[in-house]
Amino acid sequence: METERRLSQAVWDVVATQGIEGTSVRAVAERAGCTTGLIMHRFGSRAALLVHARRLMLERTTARADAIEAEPASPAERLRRVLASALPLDTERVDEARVWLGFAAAAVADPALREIQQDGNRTWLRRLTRLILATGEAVDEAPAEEAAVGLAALVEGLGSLAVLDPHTYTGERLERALDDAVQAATWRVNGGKA
Amino acid sequence: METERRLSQAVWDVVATQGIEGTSVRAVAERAGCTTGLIMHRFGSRAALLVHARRLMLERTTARADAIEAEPASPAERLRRVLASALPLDTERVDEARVWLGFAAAAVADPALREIQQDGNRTWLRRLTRLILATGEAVDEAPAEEAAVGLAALVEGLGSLAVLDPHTYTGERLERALDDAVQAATWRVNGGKA
DNA sequence: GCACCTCCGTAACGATCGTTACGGAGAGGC
DNA sequence: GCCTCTCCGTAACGATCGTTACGGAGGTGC
Repeated sequence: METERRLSQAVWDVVATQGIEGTSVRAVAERAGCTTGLIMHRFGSRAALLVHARRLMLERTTARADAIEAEPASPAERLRRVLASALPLDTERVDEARVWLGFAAAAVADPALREIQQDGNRTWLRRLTRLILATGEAVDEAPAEEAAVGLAALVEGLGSLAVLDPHTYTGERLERALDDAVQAATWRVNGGKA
Repeated sequence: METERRLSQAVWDVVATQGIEGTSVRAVAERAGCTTGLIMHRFGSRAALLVHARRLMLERTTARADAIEAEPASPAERLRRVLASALPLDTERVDEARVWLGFAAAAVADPALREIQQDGNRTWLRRLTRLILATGEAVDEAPAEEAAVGLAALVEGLGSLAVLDPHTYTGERLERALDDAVQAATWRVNGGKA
């Protein structure tokens, strides 16, 4: 169980720098300080290795969101912090966003990865919907779901763009864009507009 | 010049279905109905082939935005339509979004592709900023630029998410999310909020 | 102490990759 | 009619890929 974590960490490192294309079993083994024998023995195939690394990454981001959601804060601030936790605001999360983008692209051609992506994203949408509803007295779910779609897409896009052009998409700009969108979404959901 | 376009079209087709990983020179040749000899003769390397296909895709989306921007419409409607032109609302643009995502991920590890991506996106941001400013009397560029960042990220994220989970991210939801964001952005830039 | 079983490094297999070398087909000049 | 040059199909090279086979190391049961 510890070995699988180490191997997945190695997968993330390689994907972050070489992309999914360059993530060969040998490259991962070298990064992890072992041989392809261990990897094939534990996972059976490269595809299974990638799937496991993807799952673990999803668990990691989910745990982070859980922890932040448990912190004491106003509902609006909680929503903002959870969304900000998915933004590449430090070097660790920049690497994470790189890996995230690599796996997203790989999911286009790989059904197993796509299913993990879909599951994770739908859970993410439900979380956002719940947090949005908590910011006011609105009980109608539909507008909150629509707002969640917009916020999820915004965070997704900000992450990709920041990874590809960090000079243009600075940390302050990411936070500013997020704050504006959160404010607009909560205002709209809570009766700001029919 | 015509041959290069045909080969680039073949690249898009293969990337859309197999991802960048599966886009081998042989696969592109087979799709285009030629051999690797032609591709290597014209481009010299796989990397150059991908770069050319990426450039052509950028030109295509740019031309589409230009055409829509030239149509008669209110400034707000023009902004909305240009943004909507980047959304995967028909099967052709779904494939395009798949390719877009593939190239974005490849740009993480390929400096040449990253530079194209950055150039294209900065031009896109300038276009959005200009369109936003045209929706009102505001002359201060900074708020418009910030709004452009948010809208660009939203469209980028919607495209990725719709490609990976078209059942959840339906066309109506994409348009609804876009409309809400455009409305919020124009309202904010034009004095809706200090 | 012997058999057994798990774990993993080593080595190699076949497939596929990007790339190169070569040769033929066809057009144009003279 | 011949030379030349461009264009591109053919074939093969070396590298690298995912995967498999095998064997040794080390613990466990008896």
